[in-house]
Amino acid sequence: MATLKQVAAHAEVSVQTVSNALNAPHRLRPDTLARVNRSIELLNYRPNRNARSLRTSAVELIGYCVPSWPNRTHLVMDQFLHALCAAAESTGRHILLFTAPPGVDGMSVYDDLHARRLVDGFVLSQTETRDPRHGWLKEQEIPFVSFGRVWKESTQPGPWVDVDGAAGSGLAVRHLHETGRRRIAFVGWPKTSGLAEDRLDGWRTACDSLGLPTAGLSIHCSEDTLDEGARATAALLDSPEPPDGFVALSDILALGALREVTRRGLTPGVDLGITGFDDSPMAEVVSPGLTSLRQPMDDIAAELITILTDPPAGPTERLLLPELVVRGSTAPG
Amino acid sequence: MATLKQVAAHAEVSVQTVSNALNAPHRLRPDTLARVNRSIELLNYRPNRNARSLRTSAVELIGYCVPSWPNRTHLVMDQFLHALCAAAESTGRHILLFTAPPGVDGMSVYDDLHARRLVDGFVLSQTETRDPRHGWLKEQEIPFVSFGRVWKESTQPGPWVDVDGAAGSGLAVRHLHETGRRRIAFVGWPKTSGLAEDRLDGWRTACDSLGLPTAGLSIHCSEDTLDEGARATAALLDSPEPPDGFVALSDILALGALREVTRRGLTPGVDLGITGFDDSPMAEVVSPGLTSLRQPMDDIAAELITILTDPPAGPTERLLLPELVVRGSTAPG
DNA sequence: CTGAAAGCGCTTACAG
DNA sequence: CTGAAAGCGCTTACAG
Repeated sequence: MATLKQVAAHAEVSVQTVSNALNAPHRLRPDTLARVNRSIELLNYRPNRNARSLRTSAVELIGYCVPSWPNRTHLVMDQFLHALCAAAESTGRHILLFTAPPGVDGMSVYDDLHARRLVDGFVLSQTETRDPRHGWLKEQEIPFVSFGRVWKESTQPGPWVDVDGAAGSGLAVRHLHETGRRRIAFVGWPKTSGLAEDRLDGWRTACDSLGLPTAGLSIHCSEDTLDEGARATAALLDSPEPPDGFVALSDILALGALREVTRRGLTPGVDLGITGFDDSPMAEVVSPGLTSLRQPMDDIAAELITILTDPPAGPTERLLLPELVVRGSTAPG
Repeated sequence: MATLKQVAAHAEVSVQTVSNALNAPHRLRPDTLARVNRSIELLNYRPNRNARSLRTSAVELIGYCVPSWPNRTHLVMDQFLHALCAAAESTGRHILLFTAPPGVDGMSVYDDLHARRLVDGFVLSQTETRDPRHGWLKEQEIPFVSFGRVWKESTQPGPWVDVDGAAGSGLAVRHLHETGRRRIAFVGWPKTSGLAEDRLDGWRTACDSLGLPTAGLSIHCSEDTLDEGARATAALLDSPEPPDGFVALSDILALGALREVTRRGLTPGVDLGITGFDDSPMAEVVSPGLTSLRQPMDDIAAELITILTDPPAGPTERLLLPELVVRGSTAPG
């Protein structure tokens, strides 16, 4: 393994000049630079990151806590991680994975990783109502950025990136309306979740603005399972004025709706339309395919990394729009 | 941020003694150790990992390439990552995530991460037939361990851990037999995949040893989708002697079988039994629940980390048994 | 534009 | 059992 010293000797310059060739090439005369680069190439030199980090006290590593399984909502975690990695790499950084107990109990792990200089900062996700991590990190002056808002807090500590769930519901409602649906229902979770409330509000607002009814058309599931989605759908279909469109708060609930509808001999995409949320891997693999709201993972990841590593002046809060991926559950073909 | 030097000054010993207190406490007199520890506590000292790594040239970081999405078989990736992290942490290590092009094109990324001393070694997964990475890493003498065998190779370079797919099929077949099934079919992929062949062989062997028929009872799907699983199941059910048990090569195919069976008015778990593979999150969330073969992720991760970081003498090849998680698709209730 | 020197914070033989 | 010294491989002012 070649070192800076060896490259310097080979190129007949000082180590400082080799370092400059790597980190500030404009400071070298072109011929010197070329000579140094030839030596680097020849010796297959790769700078030792630990030495660099020791000197600069930046490790170019970003900590991310892997959500503890089981946690049903993580069907898209691999997409998120891949996007996050790619975004980090585009700035020469990498993701360091770790586990920690949820809530404030896990903060010593964050503290430790930062104090030992294993990471420069953190990306938080799985943000929960009254999540204590944000305030704690802010107080310790440990750099971080959050994927997801801490709901119900008036002001959230630190920068965040999130997807606009209300706008997502709006997209779904308008798409169902454009494909001929006139009674569009919402299949959700209890209101206690900020995320659920956000998506529910979006549905109501969109229906109102299109002059569509909402009364008696929203229903709450107690669990995020196929059965609950099917049960809720059955209840809606059995009502005196059954809906012809269903905006489900999750892909799982939407799959339940799909099952119930099919069971009754109705054809999704023809007789009625169903949409889900998050465009999980299952949405593509069922038949008919499930129309769903995709989170723009690449954009989310890019924003997170930028905010963390190269914070812009001004407010660092980004609300991104989801994208409706249309499949057979709302459109025949 | 306190340093070793400051702790030494505070405890009135040399830096070497503080270092020993941390790394070889048995070398200190109990009272000295206690005094040093008190200073460490008081100053909230945390050793700088970069300095340590520079000196020892070990970073205690293990590289893992996040599979590029879309790749349908990764429904259980979050389980794997969580287990891998936890196993690494139990030895004081962490996982560094990165992306790389598949196959030999990506090897420069592996090489770079190792040469720059960002990682000590790698855990490989998503192993493919004739996977070139293993041989390449072995040749470069870069430490690694593989989750999954390189199929069809007579001898595989380097250590590996894998799950015994044939044994898994055997478990499924015997469970179906015990619950009264007498014609047990296999719903699989084309033989070209080593994994598929392994699981298919296990089914055949188990049926043979129980005196169950296999002729005309195995069928191949061209894709890993619900539709294909349903189509294959329909074909089997339409045959002159339809099966009453289905061992599906994946959870997705099994879900397709479940759909087709239900569509025909048959009750899974009562009229016939269906099993899947890998116990993906979907298996628990459908109704009836899908009986499936769980990969022992914690054991797999522990073996991988042990082999990589503390290689035992002798052969480092571990074949672990999957565990059958019984749900409603094979057992009523 | 180039180089000699100091130092980042540890650990590792080695001497006492 | 404890300590003085060297050195891991870089980068950063600073001087020339």
